[in-house]
Amino acid sequence: MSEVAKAAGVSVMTVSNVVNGHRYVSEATRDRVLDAIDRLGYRVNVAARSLRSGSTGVIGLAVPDIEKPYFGQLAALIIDRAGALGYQVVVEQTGATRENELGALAHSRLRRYDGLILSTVRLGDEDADQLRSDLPVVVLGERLTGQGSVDRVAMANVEGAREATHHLIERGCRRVAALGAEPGSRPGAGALRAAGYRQALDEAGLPWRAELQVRCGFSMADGAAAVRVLLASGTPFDGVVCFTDTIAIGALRALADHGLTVPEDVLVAGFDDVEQAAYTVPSLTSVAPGHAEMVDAALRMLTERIAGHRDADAHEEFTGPHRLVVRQSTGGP
Amino acid sequence: MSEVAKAAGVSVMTVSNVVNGHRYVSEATRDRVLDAIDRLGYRVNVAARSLRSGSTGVIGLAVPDIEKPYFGQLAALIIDRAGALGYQVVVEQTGATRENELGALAHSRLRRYDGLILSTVRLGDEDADQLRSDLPVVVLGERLTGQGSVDRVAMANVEGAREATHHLIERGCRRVAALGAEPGSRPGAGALRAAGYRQALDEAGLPWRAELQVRCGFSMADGAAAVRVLLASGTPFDGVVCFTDTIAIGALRALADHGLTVPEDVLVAGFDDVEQAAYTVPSLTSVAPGHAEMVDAALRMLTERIAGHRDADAHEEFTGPHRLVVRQSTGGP
DNA sequence: TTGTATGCGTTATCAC
DNA sequence: GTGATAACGCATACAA
Repeated sequence: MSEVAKAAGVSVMTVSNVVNGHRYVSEATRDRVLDAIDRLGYRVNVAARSLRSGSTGVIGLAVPDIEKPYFGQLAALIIDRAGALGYQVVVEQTGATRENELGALAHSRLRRYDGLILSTVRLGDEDADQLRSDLPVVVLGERLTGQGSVDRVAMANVEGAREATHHLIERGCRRVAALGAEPGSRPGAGALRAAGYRQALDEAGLPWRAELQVRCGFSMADGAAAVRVLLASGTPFDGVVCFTDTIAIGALRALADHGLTVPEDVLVAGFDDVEQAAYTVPSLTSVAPGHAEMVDAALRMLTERIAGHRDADAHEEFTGPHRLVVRQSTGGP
Repeated sequence: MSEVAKAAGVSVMTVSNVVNGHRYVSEATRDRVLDAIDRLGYRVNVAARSLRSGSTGVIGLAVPDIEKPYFGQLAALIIDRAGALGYQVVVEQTGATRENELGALAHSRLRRYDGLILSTVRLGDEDADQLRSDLPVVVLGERLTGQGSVDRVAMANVEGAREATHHLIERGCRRVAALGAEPGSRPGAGALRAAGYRQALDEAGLPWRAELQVRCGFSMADGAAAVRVLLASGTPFDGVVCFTDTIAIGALRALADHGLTVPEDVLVAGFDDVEQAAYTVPSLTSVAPGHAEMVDAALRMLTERIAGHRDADAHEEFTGPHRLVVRQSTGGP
């Protein structure tokens, strides 16, 4: 920078002002400075700028696994929107372990990030105070605590699952299986969606049956395995509500392996409406959780907090606008 | 840091030495320092450290679109492996535009990154000198220039497509369509895979037919559209080689829509072996390009260059070990 | 409109 | 083993 200043015959401060578009700088000097910058190939040193300004222009995004379509889609959106706001995004993968989710918070305290978007699946009430860090955090996911102690963006898990299940029942299913409720754990997405499933059964006057609710992880392999378990158990079923689309994709695979046709023999619905859902064979009915709106809300909350425009004790909650997208797997077009 | 020093009754230098595990520090003082760090909740300021040390601990990853399964998988691997090496990863999405690919290089000159992994699809020979920046860069993708002017990690595009096509022919196909060759553009993955396709036809003594080669983008929608074009044209075909798995997934969708059964009526093969390929209905035969090996090679090259262990003028090229994975879509298990 | 002085938090160097 | 000092490159505050 000082070299540029020398070359342009001005002080470093003027160079800084030109670079940042600050202050009143005469047209002539600005041109001279810009020319010198160009000639010398000068680039600002972001480390120095960060040190001085106290902010990094980087936000962290912690997700379980960016390879999963749902999180990939989310990350793509966040990176784009954040970029438009002048932020770069560092992606951390937590592998859905509590340890790594806390680790993301710890890293953030390294002041590497101006803020953190944490897609949490394992953090519970006992970790809530960890979130009350000095650093702006927005949690993407389920309710951690009864009271809002953190800005949070969620989706309509209960309602979405309820509608999907209701839809299957409406289409004639009487024995609807549910795939994905996590083993006895804290109330994560799986448990909430399971609650919605049960609500729909209740409303329709159908009995809830333990043998129709299969606990499994959220991967395609898990979904396929769950269906195999179900089939092996001999429990009859005519519909399957999957708590994620990846589970559903695995389920479709396993059903096909066993010679069952969707939707003729069994109806299938998923959750998340990943891009893929429109391209499975048959295409997959799914609950669209309002990704874009969620991302926008999360970034708005985060940037407002970074800018200090928010009360430290007032926390906001946003729930995405969900919508059931009916496709072939439940007899749609 | 100075507060920690004061609290521990030592100098800041000693704190620094403790934090970095440097030098000889007596057991007693280290304990005292660590205790103070803990009590005061001190965290190093990475901005200051970067300013002082000249490195950021961050590498950039520029991909067309992280939402695409292939790149998502790649990113997940890179983030993991880079993390193990002590690097964080900033993901940039270029949207497969030349402008943004060059933009990633420009950003990197902001010295935000210690190095950059650039998954390039649009950069051509005329941009080669841009790559010869002061910053360590590894290109993931096709050959840019005749000579190696940059470290590069590629996959066996020609050979992989040749094997996939050969496999279809071996299974009895006589009219194999190819989906994905990009419109007349520079030699990217599409063109190379198209070359492999043609090689296999030649070797089998089958004629290459223009009407069987459909140019299209790499998305699921593109694949579906391409099949519709093919069917609408009335050109008979008994096999389809898709230049990416996403194209193949779209193709499966469109074939099903038209009442064609895979593999009974048509055989289908893809390229990339994304996780998804094992879960389509029918499951998808695909060319596995050796992702893990490619990622390891790229990170090795990059870290070596960052460490200065590489000759500025000697550039390395690595090609992943490919392998055809046969699944149901070509009559496999 | 432009320049000067100062300090952000760290670490390398060298002296003790 | 430990500490004092300088410097990394930039931007704020204020002076000119």
